[in-house]
Amino acid sequence: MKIGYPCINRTLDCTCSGTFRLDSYSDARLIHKIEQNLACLQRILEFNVERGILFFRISSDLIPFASHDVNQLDWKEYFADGLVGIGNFVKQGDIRISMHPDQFIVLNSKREDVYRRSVRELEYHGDVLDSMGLDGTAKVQLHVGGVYGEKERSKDRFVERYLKLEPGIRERLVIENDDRSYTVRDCLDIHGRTGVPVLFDYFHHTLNHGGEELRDILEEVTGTWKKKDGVPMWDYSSQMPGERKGRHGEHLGIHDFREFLKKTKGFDFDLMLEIKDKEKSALAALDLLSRES
DNA sequence: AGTTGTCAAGCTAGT
DNA sequence: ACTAGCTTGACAACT
Repeated sequence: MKIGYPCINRTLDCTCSGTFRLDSYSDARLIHKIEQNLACLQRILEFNVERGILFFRISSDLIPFASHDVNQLDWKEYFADGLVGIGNFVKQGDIRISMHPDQFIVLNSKREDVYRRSVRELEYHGDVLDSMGLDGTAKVQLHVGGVYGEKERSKDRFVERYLKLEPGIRERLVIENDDRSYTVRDCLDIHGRTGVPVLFDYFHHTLNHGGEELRDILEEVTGTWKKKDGVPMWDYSSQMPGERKGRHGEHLGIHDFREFLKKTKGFDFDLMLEIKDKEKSALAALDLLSRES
């Protein structure tokens, strides 16, 4: 099992998701920002490897305005060496990588313009991982999207559009259950019609599920990942105590985490900790695992 | 140096 | 009707 955290390292004094305002766009500014982001990504990965953190989610802002019309720079070509360099470091260090397009990417949107932009943005995510030379185990995780008051039709629209994606991105895409709309069961249904692997989000599942037995549904989820997809990825987060339901916690709750490990014993997965304090929780989780095994 | 309004983009549910 | 929340606040103009 690999443990990871998303996008940001709070210990280091750099970010790999730096961006700027559209109003102040220039190619020079873009190039400068990408240089900073790539340099920081390298530092974060080194920090992680030194401490045994072998799973990391790369921010969608690595290349600012990547799929926006304003950006006409051939960044894949311009930064080819830097991207390959990071990819080599990832492979050497046996690091697992994921990306998670943000909430504006809605493949099943009823709006054609949103659908079109979403495809472009998905292709961008695939391009980053391709440019690093990573294999199909590096995944792009996405929620199913909007419901629009008619879930079955909205699922159908997801399936149709998924099947029309370029093979390159289709091989990286995985779908994730969310906290209010699409359950793991919905995702498994879509898997049955497309073959897309299902990324299990434990926290979302506790908030939004159909009452099925956890271990039964985990067996099904595990079966959606083929050898070429790698070990199943799962997301885990803690509830912010006292805050509204679904709000993410500041720290890893050790008691709850131990319970989670007990309930899921025997399953093989790589775990992304979606917790505000990032690498600190990842280190706490690794520490717990090493002491209990 | 610190504060604050705003940022490319969608959708849902709670108030 | 408005807004918080989402995988991650942070940029940039102001005082």
